[in-house]
Amino acid sequence: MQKTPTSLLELVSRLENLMRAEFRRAGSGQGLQPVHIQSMLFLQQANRFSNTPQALAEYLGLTKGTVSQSLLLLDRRGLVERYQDEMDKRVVRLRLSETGEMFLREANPTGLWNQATRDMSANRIRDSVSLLRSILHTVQGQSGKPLFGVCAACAYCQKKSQRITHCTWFGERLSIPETRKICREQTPKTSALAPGD
Amino acid sequence: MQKTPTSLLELVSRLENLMRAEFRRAGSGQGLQPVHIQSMLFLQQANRFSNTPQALAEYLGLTKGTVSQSLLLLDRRGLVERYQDEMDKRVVRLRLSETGEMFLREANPTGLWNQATRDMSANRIRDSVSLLRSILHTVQGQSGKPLFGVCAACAYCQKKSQRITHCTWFGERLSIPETRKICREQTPKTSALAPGD
DNA sequence: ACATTTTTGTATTGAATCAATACTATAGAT
DNA sequence: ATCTATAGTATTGATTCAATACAAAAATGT
Repeated sequence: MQKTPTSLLELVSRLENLMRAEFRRAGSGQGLQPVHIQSMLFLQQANRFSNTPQALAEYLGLTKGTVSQSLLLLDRRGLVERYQDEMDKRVVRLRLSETGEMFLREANPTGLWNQATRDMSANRIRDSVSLLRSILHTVQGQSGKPLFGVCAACAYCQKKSQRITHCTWFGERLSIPETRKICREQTPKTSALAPGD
Repeated sequence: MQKTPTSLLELVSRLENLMRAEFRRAGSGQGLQPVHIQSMLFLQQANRFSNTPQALAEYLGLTKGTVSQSLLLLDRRGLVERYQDEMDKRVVRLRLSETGEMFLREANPTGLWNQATRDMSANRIRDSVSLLRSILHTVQGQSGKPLFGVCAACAYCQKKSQRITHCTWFGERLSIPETRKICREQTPKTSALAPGD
């Protein structure tokens, strides 16, 4: 029974192992570990509600203490900047520095993946994204973990007009580019769970 | 450009992080790390040409020395058995012990995943498997890494009759269950790369 | 047949991740 | 005001992991 779902996990797992090895290679010049590359890639994508140590820890599935150490290293190397939040002074905000951005461009840890997916049909990719997103939603829900996903696919992301979008969860306006970023509080639209995407 | 492929990587990465956390939970009772769970899951799936430390190292993307340490621990715990190959006495063969099988059944590290995929359409899963398999093939090819995949999808897997299958790479007969296992030398059939699977 | 090289795996050492625990500081609640 | 919850850091110790060196068997070459 259920041979296919297992082999899907197999593939996800194996692909991640390969990418992990690729991240190791990409970071070896700078003495960076795979987890550092993953952290930087997350910060590149995280929206302004999700660029904190806590969110990163939840995203990586690690404890906040562990992540704090990684961030210390990335900070010392000048790859990531940390600054205090104005409203809530317990909160630390994170962002990639110019150096960090440049490092990602040059080391290009996702280059191999991009190359491999370049020639795939956009439709097939969209279908797989839709399926994996559903699985992700279920797994996250069952494990009681926060969700993470792009704003554009979130139920709280309300398009008021052509150019104006609001997040009704945080009650703030979003710019167009922001709706493509990753949020820790994402709640998938019901349509995203249906076969038709 | 290419926002969708990246978000596919995003999903694969995030799913693996979640499963990694799940593996950590599953192994915590026995003091096992995620990598041990991953190793045992591989050994459960690996065919008789691929149940060696070297193959496991390639599969995990780690060095053979590192994997040797993990196997030492799994051996001491009685979860994995190591024995010498008869033909090539350099080679160590690996298999899950009864205890190992039982541990996987009880800790059930993939239970969360199976639950999440239970209600997904078989067609959508098959399509995603097909796509990820293509991506895997390309990534593996470009990084010069060995391939890994199930025999049934391998170009060297020749069905002679209803019940008789031969691997023309190793030149040996395969049993029906064996064709569902994972081989380090898998070479995808060209049809596996086409949209229709 | 014999030396050389390659392949497979192990042992050892040191660096780095990671969790656990304890701690500080701010926010929120009663 | 006090008490509790939340966000983050510091410290400690166990464990992974790579690098290097090593041993044994097989493959190769002359």
